[in-house]
Amino acid sequence: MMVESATETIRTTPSNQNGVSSLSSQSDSGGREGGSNGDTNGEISPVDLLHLQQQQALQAARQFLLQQATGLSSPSSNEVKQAPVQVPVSMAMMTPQMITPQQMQQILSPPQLQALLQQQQALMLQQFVWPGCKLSPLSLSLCNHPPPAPQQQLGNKQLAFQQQLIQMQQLQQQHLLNLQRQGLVSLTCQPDSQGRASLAPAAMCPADLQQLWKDVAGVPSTEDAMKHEGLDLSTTSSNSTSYSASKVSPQITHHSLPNGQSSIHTPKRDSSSHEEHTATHPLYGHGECKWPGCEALCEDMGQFIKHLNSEHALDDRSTAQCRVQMQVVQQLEIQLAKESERLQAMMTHLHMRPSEPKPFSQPLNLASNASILKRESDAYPEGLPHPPTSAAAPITPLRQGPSVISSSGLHGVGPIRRRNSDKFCTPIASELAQNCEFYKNADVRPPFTYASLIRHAILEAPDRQLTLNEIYNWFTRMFAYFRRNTATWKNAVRHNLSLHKCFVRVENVKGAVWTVDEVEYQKRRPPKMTGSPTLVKNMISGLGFGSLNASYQAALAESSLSLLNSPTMVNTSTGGSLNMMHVGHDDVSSTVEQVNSNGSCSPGLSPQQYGHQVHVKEEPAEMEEDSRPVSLMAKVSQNLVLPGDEREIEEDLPTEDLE
DNA sequence: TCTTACATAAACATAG
DNA sequence: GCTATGTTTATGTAAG
Repeated sequence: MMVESATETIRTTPSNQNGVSSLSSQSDSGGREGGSNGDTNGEISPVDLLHLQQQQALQAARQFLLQQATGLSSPSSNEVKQAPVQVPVSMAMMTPQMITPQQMQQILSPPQLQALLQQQQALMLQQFVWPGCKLSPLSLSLCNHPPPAPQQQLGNKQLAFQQQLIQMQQLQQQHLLNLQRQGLVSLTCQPDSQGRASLAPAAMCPADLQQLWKDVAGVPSTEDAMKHEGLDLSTTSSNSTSYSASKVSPQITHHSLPNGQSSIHTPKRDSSSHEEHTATHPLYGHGECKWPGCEALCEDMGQFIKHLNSEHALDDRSTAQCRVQMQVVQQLEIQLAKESERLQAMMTHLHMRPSEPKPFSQPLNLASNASILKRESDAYPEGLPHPPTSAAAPITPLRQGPSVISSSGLHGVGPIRRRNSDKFCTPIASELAQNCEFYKNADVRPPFTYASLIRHAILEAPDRQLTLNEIYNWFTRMFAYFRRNTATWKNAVRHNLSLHKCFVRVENVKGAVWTVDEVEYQKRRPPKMTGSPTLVKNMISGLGFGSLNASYQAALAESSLSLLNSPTMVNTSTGGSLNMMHVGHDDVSSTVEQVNSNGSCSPGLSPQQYGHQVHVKEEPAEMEEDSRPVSLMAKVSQNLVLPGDEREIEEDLPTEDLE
């Protein structure tokens, strides 16, 4: 993947960020002030939303133009203001529409992701306003939006929200660009009187972007006459997402220049030799140059390369274009973040409960994007200072969210007493997979229990068994945190191994090894649906929302896992219906492949299969599974559908008929 | 308030 | 005797 190879980073100027925040808040307030029909009945028509968003965009544009009038910033001045927060170029140049939260997490390291999202979160805190409602955030809760009673209604609303968001963004962008065209200037930030900088408040639609590029680049109009050979720009721009993806994102990474210089590029593309350019080029497609605002026709790649090197060499114009493009992309990201947060707030208000237990789940589109941000904000409650994100300070991965350890224990000064229960904890496999390097290098305690970590270590082993020393090594290898205080955590490991029945000691030829009895592990923490009326209630109310609250559904699924593993629960029919359900247990990904052919959910060999001496332990506070309520969860599970998670579900769910 | 899960500490036993 | 390993108990904390 191209973006993965991009290691360069751009620095986001603090003024830039502040400017965005400043302007965003201004634009929002201004937009809402202009809005006249905030719907207090809860029925917000798309027309109203669009209208208000347009006004908001207009207000923001006015602000922008006003600030532009105070003085234009040169590219150099923009470069001077460089901040320590670094975001990979590939990240910055990607439009939000083309990157999913998962991809974001894969591209960015947890600290980078955290820094990025903190920026967005800071912005969104100022944008926490219901679209079309001009009430202040404080009065948001008083706003009489419809109750969440009919679930189908809510589901439709959520869909409508997303559609409205897209429409609003497009309309807003068009309006803004129309204004910007009048005094066509670069989108670089402009410091205001308080030293903050202000940016163009909204992103632009592709068509407007194209026009802007032409203006900035000074592309002669004759070139316009040359194009459109079966490629109508208007039709191209009608698809904003694909257009953005193809035209906006990649160009910054390629500055293959005849003089051998490169501005910002991936090493892969850092070549002036044309031979390295294959038939595909991110800036070349459909026989024309995809450089923003260019669209020059090139018959073949060679001609295109020639054109690229001649017309888009490293000069002030190209540099300015890149810079503008950065700003454009940044604005798109900010805009998406704002709207996502707004959507999240709306869903929250509609009792979709994003503040419920927040296990990790596969994020889903807008809602999921917001949910990540939400988790981030939950980790640092309002009013509390966020932990430092500098490299020197321990950083918690983003997705830790509520499962992150208490701040008091971050430095290991004091014992970390508590972390979230496993059943609501981030799936350890995915967490570790994505934040592996983070935990290896950062002195941060993983938000998992010893038991889960031990289990993960064992299951990760090729033969699903580890000696105690190997478990030790795994801990120290995987987590920088466990490279100190060895006496403490090693004792804890031993304690857990002995205490929990799910860990089975097996006398092997090479000595004693520890294995995992997966059934016992699942039995360890049976769901307490009967004892959690809130969860049950929310579960019921959450039905039918599809991907609306992925975190919540993952929590549900997580809670159901033990039920599913219960002999009284699982049968063929239910297992089949549950194949569509995401199971977000803190599981190892390898567990998925470990479902035995005979249907056992035990990862790897069951202890009995080793044929050696097995020490059976008595689990403390042993819980019997025969009293678990199943009817409710059975119904719930049949209604839970999380797209894209079937594979994991299959892996995690026992297919064995355990009756 | 009670229960449960978890982390931590520590004592003790056993084997190499 | 030392160390690693394994077991058990006690205690405190957090959350439901």
